[in-house]
Parts: sequence; structure tokens; C-alpha cells
Amino acid sequence: MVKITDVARRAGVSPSTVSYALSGKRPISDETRRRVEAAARDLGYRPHAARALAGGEPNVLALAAPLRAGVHVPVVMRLVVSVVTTARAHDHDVLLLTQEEAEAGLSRAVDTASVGGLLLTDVELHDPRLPRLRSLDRPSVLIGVPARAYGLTCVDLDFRAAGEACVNHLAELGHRTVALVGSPPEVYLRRTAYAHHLMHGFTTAATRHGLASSVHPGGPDPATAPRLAERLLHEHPALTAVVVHNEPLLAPLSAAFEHLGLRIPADLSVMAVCPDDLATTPRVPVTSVSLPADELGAHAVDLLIRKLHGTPVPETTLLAPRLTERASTSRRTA
Amino acid sequence: MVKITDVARRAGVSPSTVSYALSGKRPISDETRRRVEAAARDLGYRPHAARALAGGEPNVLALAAPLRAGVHVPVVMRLVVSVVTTARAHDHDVLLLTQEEAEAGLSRAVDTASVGGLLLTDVELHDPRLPRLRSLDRPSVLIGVPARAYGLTCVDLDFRAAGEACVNHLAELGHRTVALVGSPPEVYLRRTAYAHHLMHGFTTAATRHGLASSVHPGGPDPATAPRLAERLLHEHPALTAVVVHNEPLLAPLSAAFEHLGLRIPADLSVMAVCPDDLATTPRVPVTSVSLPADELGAHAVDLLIRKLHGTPVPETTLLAPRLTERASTSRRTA
DNA sequence: GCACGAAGTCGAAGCGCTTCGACGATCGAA
DNA sequence: TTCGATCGTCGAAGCGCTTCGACTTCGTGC
Repeated sequence: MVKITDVARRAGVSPSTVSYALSGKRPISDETRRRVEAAARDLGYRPHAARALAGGEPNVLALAAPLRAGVHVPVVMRLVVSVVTTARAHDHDVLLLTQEEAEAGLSRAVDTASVGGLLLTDVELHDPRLPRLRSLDRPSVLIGVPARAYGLTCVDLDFRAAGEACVNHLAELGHRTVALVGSPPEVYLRRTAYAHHLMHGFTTAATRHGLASSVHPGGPDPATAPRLAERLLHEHPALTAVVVHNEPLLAPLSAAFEHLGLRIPADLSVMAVCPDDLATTPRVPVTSVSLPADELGAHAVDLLIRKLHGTPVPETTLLAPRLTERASTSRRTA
Repeated sequence: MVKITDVARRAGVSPSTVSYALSGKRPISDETRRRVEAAARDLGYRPHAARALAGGEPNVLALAAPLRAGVHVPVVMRLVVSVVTTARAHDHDVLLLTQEEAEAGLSRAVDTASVGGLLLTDVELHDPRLPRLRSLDRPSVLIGVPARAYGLTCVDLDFRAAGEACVNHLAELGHRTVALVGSPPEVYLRRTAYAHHLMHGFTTAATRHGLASSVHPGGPDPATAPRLAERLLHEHPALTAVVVHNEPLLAPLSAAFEHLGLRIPADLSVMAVCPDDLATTPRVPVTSVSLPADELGAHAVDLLIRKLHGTPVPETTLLAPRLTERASTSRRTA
């Protein structure tokens, strides 16, 4: 392993000069800097973790991504990838924490490895990790907005507005009875923030528009789609529009409705809240509010990096929902 | 932050005694050890990364999981989770590296953070990361078996045997014309190890049994399933059995065949190589060779930890394929 | 021509921890 | 009783790096 003294010797300067030349924290003559840089390059010098010890900036972020039951894996994965990629762009690596020891894991990560900041996903309204998080004096960013966000930095899609946007769209199209097919029950039982906010927005907007509305957690298993479709139609005969906030169910549910003889959108309008590419999977492309997992991850990391630099950042950043009309929604005809 | 001197002061001993008491590397009287442990507990002491600097064991593993096009995300995620979980059980954390800078990332990880060992997934037959890996003198484990595995430690499902097992099973059932629906083309273009080995096993066994066989890369998009089903039947009129090694395509492809009027297994036997729970997704549960992602991740970490401890480990570990008969295969009747 | 500040460099200290070499105490064996 | 071995503990060194406080040159203004 090539160390800073090796570089110093080769460049004919002292270690501290190498440090300054490489970090730019003190003025160094062009001549010297060039020699140092050349030496570093020739030797393949890469600074060692000791940097963190000696007061250098830590360059690892911890990502707490508990993969809990009921979350759609590909979406989480996209988030993870965008986090890692963005972190790399800022010259940081990512330490991955999962379910196990969620709370203790945070503390451990903070001082065991040279973790500079924390990123939490799958945030619950009353997330048990928050007290620990507040007590740790490390910058952190939540991907998701808990009930009490005071003093925390949060980013998320504005799920409440997303729910409202769906209902507004359907109300404008003249629909009077709408249903939300949401995440699996366990997601609501945990009071997962995003699911809660979306449902809240959906219900509120429906009430405001005077629509009849109902909410149905959907199983994660696509095989349950046909049964669910039947149940919806049976329990709500006047139903003319469905909002699906459940990725694995979207395509099979659309198919199931068509199987039951409903034409989309003529007989039933379908909307979704999901990543854009999923919205085009069903036979009829689905009008949807985009779930920008990549953007969320990138934004979260950007904020965290800013906090690491001591730049003040907004407390809660909500990405405005983007609704894209596709072929699955139309004016109510029935 | 609580440091070792704090604990030492509170326990009324010197820092070195604390270190020894906690690590057990030298005999310490019960009395003293208890006091030290109590002090550490009271103060909430957790050792800092400096440990690595001073010659302690590094406790971070790097997981290089390039999420390349065409791989089935949920399977990778399962692998990742089992790696993280198992690593935690061994008191290690996991640094996640993705696509970007695959090769440089390895080197960086090794000396920037206190990474003790490396785990590579998505291994290609002639993986460009291998030279770098060999030059780094850090223990590593590949999840996947490249063409030249000499001097490396690899773990994987025995995909070759898996391919053979499928064909053997079908041959025993009297099938004479079989097809393999494989991973997306890009996976083969990269010469991804697992896909290659499975195809190889499939083809070899088919030849040995004198079966007519064909191989068809399958798109990742479920929507392409109906077309693919038609094409298969059209190009191979005598086809009576299909092996699917393509998770997202399994259910839609089964459905597509049934849609075309084929009864499974009466008219067409279907097999899969996939995680067990996916095999039960299609209407007719599919006879399958299990893809034990959890086991693979756990095993890989176990091996890596053993290597970190200096224990010799086998060069290549191949998990024997486990074939489970379900309702989708039967004796050829046609 | 001199004092003074800026530019450029260096040496040394210290980050939190482990580990090596001592050192006193205790104990059994001679 | 004495000697050596063992046990339990401590102090100090050092891991690779950053940073602070000098110190030495210069160039500039008067």
C-alpha cells in the first residue's frame, strides 16, 4: 500500500505538503503541486481511511433500507441504485443496512465505519428509528415524511398531492364513484408514510369533490388480482374508476377487469401511482402519477451532501406529482 | 463520542487494559473485566473506526453488484439482503458498489474504507474485474463461476447441472423436442456465467439424450410473452416441453401457452429455473430447479469470512440443483 | 534600503485504537 | 526460602493522515 510519505519522498517534499497540494487547503506553488500530482499518479496513491481519523471528511453514507414485507422490490432497488450512483458522483461510498437491528444499526454505522451521514427509507409515520436518529449528531435525510418531521430533513414524492391529483383528474372526467387499490395491509399496519399520505390525499380529495370512495389494500400477489377485481365490482356496482397504488398488482388487475368484460377506459378508468415504465406494461397504457425513484434517491443524496458541507437545506422537500395521461382514463360515459 | 479512554477512566484502568478486556487478547482478571464491561455498557461505548488503522480487523465487506440490464432485480435484491444479513451475523457491514467504475471501484473500496473483503456478483465468463481482483491482495468470493476460476473462490448454483437436470427430467418423461427460454440477449452477449452454464448444461444433456433442442433468449418484458409463445410453437411444431430460465417471463409465458389452447402439462410440459416462490405464481405450479438466492449470499459471506480468518476454503463451491416436481410436467402423451 | 505581509513549505502533534515490551505480584517447585 | 514462571496490568509507540504554528523567502511600498 502506497502511503502519503511515499508520495512525499518521490516528490521531494514533506508529507504535509503532499496533503496540502492534494487537498488545496493551502496555497502551493504550481511547480510543487505538479510534482506531487505526478508522484501520486505514478505510485497509484489513494488515500487511506486514516483520513477520517485525523479529522478528514468521512466519505461513506449509510443507507438504511429495511426491506419490509409488502414493499415493491424493484422500486426500492432503483432507489438504492440511484443513491449509490449519486453518492459516487460526490465521491462517497454507501454502506447498506437492512432490517436487522434497524435502530442499533444506525448508531453502529455512525462510529464503527467512517460514516458521515445517514439515509433512511421506508419511513413510517411514527418511525421507531427517529429518536435514535435525532440523538445521533450526524446529518441525515429521510426518504419519506413521518408525522413529526420537525428538525429532520425529508424528501419524498408529495404522495398526498399525488392522491389528490388522481381524484381531481377523475372528478374532472365526471366520475362519481372511485376506489383506491393500495399497498398490502402490512404496509398500512406499519403506518408507512408514503402509503398513508397517498390514501389521505385520495380520501380528502374525494370528500371535497363529493365522490363516493373506498380504499382496498391489495395483496402483493398478482394471482389475487382476479378475485379483487370481482370484489370491487360487486361491492361497488357504481364504480367507474380505480386508482392503483400497488405496482405488482397493476398489470394483473387491469387484465382481470378486462377479463370480466369491462373495457378500459370505456367502462372503467384506471389510474396508477408507479414508476413510468410500469404504467405502460398493461395492455392499455395507464394514466399515472410518476413515482420518480431515481430522482428521489439522487435528491436525497444531494441534500445529505449539502448537509455534510454545512449548507442549510430545506426541512421537507416534496416533489410535485407529475400526472401523465395515457389511454386508460376517459370521461365517464355510463 | 465515547472513547476508550473514557471507559478506562471510569473503570479505573488504563486504555490498553480496556482494549484487552474487550478483545480477550490477553488474560484479564474477572474482576477487572467485569468493571470494564460495565463501564463500556454504561457509557454506551462503541469502538471507532480507528480500530482498523491500528491493525484491528477491518469489518466491512464490499459487495460489487452491478445491476446490469436483463438481470431479474428481485433475485439480486434477495442476494443482497442475504449478504447483508449474513455479514451482520458475522459482525460486518456491507459497502455496496454498483455498475459505475466496476473495476476502479474495487481498488478504491479496498483502501479507502476499511474493507476487508470483496464479494462480486453478476460474474461473466471473462469478467473484466478479475485481473484487478487478483492484483488486489484482499480475500474475495465470486458469486458465479467464470471461465478461469483458478486461484479464485467461487460459489454458485451448479447451473450446468441444473440445465442437465431439467433435460433429464423431461427425457425421462418421454419428451423428444425441448426448448430453453433463457435470459435476455444482453445477458448472453456479456457472457454472463450463470446463463452460459445453464445453457451449456441444457444443450449437452439434450444432445446426450438425443433430443431435438433449441435455445431462445427471452425479452425481459412480460408483454412479449404471447408473441414468444406463438413463435416457439410455430418454429417447433413437435415441441412438447419448455424450460424457462427467465423469472419475469415465467408466469406470462405459461399464461400465453394456455391462451393458445395448450393445456399444461397435458399438451406442453413447462419447467423453470427460478426461486421457489416464483414457481408457484403461474396458474399451474411449475416443476422447477430452485434458485436459492438466500443460500448463495449466505454461503458466499461465510466463505469470505473464513478467508478473512485465514482458513483455507474450497476453490469452487457448486450447490447441487434441487428439482421439485409440481403440476406443470407430465409424461409426453402426444 | 528597510520593514512588512503574503506565499510556500516544513515539522510536530494528535486523531482513537491496538500491541509490544515491561514490570510488579503471586504462586508452586526446588 | 528462593527462583522462575505466570498472571494481570500499564506505558509508550505507532498506524496514515490532517492541521496548526512556525519559518523562510520574496515582492512591495515608503
